[in-house]
Amino acid sequence: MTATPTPRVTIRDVAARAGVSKGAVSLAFNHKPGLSEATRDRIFRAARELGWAPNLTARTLAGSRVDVVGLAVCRPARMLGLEPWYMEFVSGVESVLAEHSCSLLLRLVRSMDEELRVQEAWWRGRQVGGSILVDFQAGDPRVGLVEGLGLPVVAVGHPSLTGGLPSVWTDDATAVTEAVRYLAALGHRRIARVGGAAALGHTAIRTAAFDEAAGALELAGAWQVATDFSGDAGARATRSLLTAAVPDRPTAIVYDNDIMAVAGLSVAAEMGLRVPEDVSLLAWDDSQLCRLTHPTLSAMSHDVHGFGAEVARTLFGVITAEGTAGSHPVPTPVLTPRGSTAPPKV
Amino acid sequence: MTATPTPRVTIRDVAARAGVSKGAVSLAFNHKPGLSEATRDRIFRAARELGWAPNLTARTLAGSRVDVVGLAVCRPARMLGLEPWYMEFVSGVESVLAEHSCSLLLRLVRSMDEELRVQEAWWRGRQVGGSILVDFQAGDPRVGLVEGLGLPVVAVGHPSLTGGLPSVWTDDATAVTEAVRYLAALGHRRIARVGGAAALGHTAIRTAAFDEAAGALELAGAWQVATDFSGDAGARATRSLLTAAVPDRPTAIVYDNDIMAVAGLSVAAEMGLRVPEDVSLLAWDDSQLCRLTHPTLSAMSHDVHGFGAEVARTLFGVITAEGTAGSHPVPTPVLTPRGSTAPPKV
DNA sequence: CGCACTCCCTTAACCGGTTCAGAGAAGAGT
DNA sequence: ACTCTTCTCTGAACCGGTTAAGGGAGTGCG
Repeated sequence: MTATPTPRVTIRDVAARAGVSKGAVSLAFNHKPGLSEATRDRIFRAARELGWAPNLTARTLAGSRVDVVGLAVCRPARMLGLEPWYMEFVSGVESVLAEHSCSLLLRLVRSMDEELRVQEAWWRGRQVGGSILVDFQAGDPRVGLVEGLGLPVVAVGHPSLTGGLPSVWTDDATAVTEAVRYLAALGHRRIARVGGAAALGHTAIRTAAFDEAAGALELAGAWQVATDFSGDAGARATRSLLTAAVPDRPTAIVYDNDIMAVAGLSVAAEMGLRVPEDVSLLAWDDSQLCRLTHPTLSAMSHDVHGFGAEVARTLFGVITAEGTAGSHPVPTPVLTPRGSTAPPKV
Repeated sequence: MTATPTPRVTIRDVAARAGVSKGAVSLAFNHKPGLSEATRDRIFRAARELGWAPNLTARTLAGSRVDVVGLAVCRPARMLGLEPWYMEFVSGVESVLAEHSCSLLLRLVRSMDEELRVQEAWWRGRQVGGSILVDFQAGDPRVGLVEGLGLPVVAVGHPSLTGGLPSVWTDDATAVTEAVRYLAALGHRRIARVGGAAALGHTAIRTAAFDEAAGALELAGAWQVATDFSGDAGARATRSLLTAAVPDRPTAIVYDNDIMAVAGLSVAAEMGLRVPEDVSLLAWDDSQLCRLTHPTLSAMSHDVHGFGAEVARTLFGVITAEGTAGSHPVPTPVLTPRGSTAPPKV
């Protein structure tokens, strides 16, 4: 197995073999008019025989489309590994990108500032043809940057956060309301919510919706606590909620992701409380994890993979149609009852 | 906030403003000799004032280094989301890439064939400067491809699988042996292992090591079952292991990842078996998940993030030093006892 | 004074494509 | 027979950098 020194075959070789000019090969490979069928065939045959494919770098430099989509993620590494959401989202994005033989440029950043720098460098350097923006905050500085740059993006987040950018979102407010109503319908009057990072826009939306729903239902008790999405934080929050004496203790807890719900389940067990008899637990996202616990976790369930795919499709729309932005929601998470929710026994 | 039409500033503009030629700017930005300090300063000042940074695409085309590293992952999407290993590995890789302002090109592929095509296209199209190869199988076809192409890579896997490619690996055989010895030392004589995908090389290594360790210790019973790494598969495997009548039922089970161990824990609960009294469970990888269950999961623990970082560092070594390949292992996973392992009561 | 040697910097070719003005050839219309 | 189109295809400029070869100024030395 000797290492061949990589015989780079270029458009020039293909042109020579097909007996045409470089330009003709380019036209053929971009499916542009102006070539006879016969010539087209000869060119493709020559390319196939030589095993040639257009060099994306050169193609990009020459000013045509860029076949790369950027995604900068700003969360601590430790947390990411545990968040099934991201990988599933990425796989959904990928599934659509692959159809367009497009790749995903992934970058983990440590701060909003770094993300701003990365996005700008990517775009000005023609490293990406567009970007997916996630984890919006109120007054997000990316909105201004992106508009100034003219960078095609699709924002993942509610329009109230993404300020005019084309966006795709899940209706978290409605979902939270449904979650609270469901628990109330089971008979719960003291409900708590273990939320995600307070700085994140969608957390704020859920928080507001929870308050409103609790008010509308005139619940006897409604607590909310912000965390960083990590299992540890979820465990701490649960512990502090459940140590209260009975009249002040919630009988149901809604979590902002699966990991924290799993952690909550374990805290309940550790404290000798039965789930769902003593306390009901409701997870969010509904990854496979929810079916691996005992009892299984009821969850607000949605198709994260499909969500990623939809975001990617929308981005292609933005990139090609230039401005025919199609902001739209994806289906609202639906309640999937399992073993961790039941009427309160207390 | 009107959208500026993106004022692309090029090396030519910088050169003009600094009163030098394009070449001079290039020399300065690549820290090459042949320029006076004064000129260098002027150039950098001009670049800063214009907000210019070299265009990576052009730089790549011109034949210099490529600041992108490729990673193609071949596992079903659903599973990926749940495997904390990947995201943590990626974040480790990223942490090193970022230091070199290098990006990660990620691609989920559906088959080995597709991966071969992707890697070849990436390399020939100068899309990547090198690649990270994971999930090796016996007789892996990537070895031949990569050697033929001359693509700089670092393989994640034991040298027996990665055929001469520079590689970084964890000593799974030793770790499995330690796991079995630990359980045996606790008094377990009937031990099972719920392994990962049989096609994967490292699974085979662990399987062989388990057999050997079991033989050496003359265990009364040693079972192994292959799965696809998913929680569901882990649950099924556990269920079938634990339904056996007592003399044929294992008193300890080792899992190939965390997810399956979590699933196993839940199956034990569902079957009315106490952990660790009736059956001990040992997880693998030791993500945060292991501390979120009740009881907490004992695990073979290693630093996946650090592993990723080391792989990235090695890849840079391969790319720059051209052939000074440094195949080496990373620290062997160590046993971290928690609440799911104890002497058998049966 | 002339020559060799440095040191800085410029020039121009090149990387591998895309794009567009325009050249030839073939067919249509008159 | 001649002009006008239409259809194919070519040639050359260009994208934004890198790099090797070379030119001019300044210095050391015989």
